[in-house]
Amino acid sequence: MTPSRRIPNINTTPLEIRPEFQFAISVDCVIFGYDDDVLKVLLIKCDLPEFKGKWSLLGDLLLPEEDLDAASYRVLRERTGLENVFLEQVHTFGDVKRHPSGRVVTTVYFSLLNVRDHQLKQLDNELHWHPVLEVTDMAFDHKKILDTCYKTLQKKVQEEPIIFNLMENKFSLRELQNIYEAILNIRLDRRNFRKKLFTTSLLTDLDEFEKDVPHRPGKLYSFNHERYAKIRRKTFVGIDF
Amino acid sequence: MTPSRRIPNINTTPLEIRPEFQFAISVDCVIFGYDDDVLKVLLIKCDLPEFKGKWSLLGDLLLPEEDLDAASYRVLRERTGLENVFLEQVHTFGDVKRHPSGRVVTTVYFSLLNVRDHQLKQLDNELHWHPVLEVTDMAFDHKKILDTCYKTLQKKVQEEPIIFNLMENKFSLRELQNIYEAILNIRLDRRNFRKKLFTTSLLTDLDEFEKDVPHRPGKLYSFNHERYAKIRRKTFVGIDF
DNA sequence: GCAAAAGTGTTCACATTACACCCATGG
DNA sequence: CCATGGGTGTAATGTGAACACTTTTGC
Repeated sequence: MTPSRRIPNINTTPLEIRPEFQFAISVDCVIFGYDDDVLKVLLIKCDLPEFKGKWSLLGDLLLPEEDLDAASYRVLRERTGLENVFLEQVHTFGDVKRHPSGRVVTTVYFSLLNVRDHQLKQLDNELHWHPVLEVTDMAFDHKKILDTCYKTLQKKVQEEPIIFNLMENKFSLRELQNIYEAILNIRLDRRNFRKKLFTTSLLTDLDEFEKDVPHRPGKLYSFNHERYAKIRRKTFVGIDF
Repeated sequence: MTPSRRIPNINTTPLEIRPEFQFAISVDCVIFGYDDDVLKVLLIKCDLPEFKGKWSLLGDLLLPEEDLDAASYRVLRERTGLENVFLEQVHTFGDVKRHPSGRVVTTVYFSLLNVRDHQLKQLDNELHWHPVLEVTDMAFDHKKILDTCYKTLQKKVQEEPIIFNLMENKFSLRELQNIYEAILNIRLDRRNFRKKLFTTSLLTDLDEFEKDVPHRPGKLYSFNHERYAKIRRKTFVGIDF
């Protein structure tokens, strides 16, 4: 019921920003990987007395002269040693009491990486890959954050070819299908899956085959990024709810 | 290349949050309305010397004891007098230099409301509805923010029945189609549109008709929220990119 | 009776689903 | 030769797109 006349405002009026209106900001990274036929998430042990022994996401405080996106890349780099990895903002969590040390608003990013690339750098005992479906309680509001990011991932793998970030450059269709099934937590028909993927014309047939498998080796493919850049839909139209 | 061993961290170690690691946080609301056959956005004149006379979003600083979502509801309430309006977080913008008064990280929400409900409260001369497609330059990074929210809106109206937030309770199919066309900025086939909407079985036929139109009056419908709550898809599956 | 929009069905192309058998390899 | 997954095609069904004429009202 406040009348809207002339409310002083950060967007309309030069305003001195006083200390009591300042907050800590963190970024948290939900880092997904695929290993052992299971979708996993990279977590770290929490030492805060309130959450002793629980697992938490990888995050850090935003630095004074650092863009928000840059902070998330920094966390990812510091923890995995990897650069040029898929990383995208998901949501910001800003409840007053979400962090016991004080008010911390956190912007959450999710990342997809190939576990094989990362293994070399995984020196820290406190860092572990956890099957996403088996993670139960976590420190802070991190379970809620993980759930949000998992849903975002499930939605997004169906809309954009981001799943290839989880895989080796060369893969068989079975591997690709396995990852979809692990992420979506459903079973897909093998023939229809292959047909569908081929009609995208985004797979390059490498004329190579799997090795050392105890059955008929599957053909290997790679994802054709150049072609996707060309043919990707600009705007999709179709009301559907 | 930083090794990942034992980096002190907001999530793992109790950490005193020092003032130099604190920032102003704002919320900005991108408030969409539909009027005069055009999708509009509610903007306010900016008085900062750097952006004299430019238009900006409605926003304010986060308060110390206020949840982030609550802040966005407060801004919406203060500016429109409306409660219980569709409001959803979109993205957080945190570049170092995005605000000339200092470091301000902003979390952006988008809102859909019925312009008719709002008109009674619109007392402030500095507040105006602008056709979304005609907004060019804005203060701060607000044009980028508006573009992001507009794209989110375009995507989301196709996935969820949020468009009804922009409309009167009773509407004709022509009005509904007009709003879709205005938002998506395309033309839709009238027969196919009607067919599609009827097959959702989410429209209640009110057995009433438009009045005072200079042509054959159309039937009026309302959106069946209860039914949608029941039949809404939990998980959609269909790889498509 | 004219202007303006409401209301209505069919056809075609394409996408999705369900479903079963033979093949190539390692052991 | 056996176990394991690789590779393949078709029929039925459902969905999206294109398209034109009659009806009802206000003026």
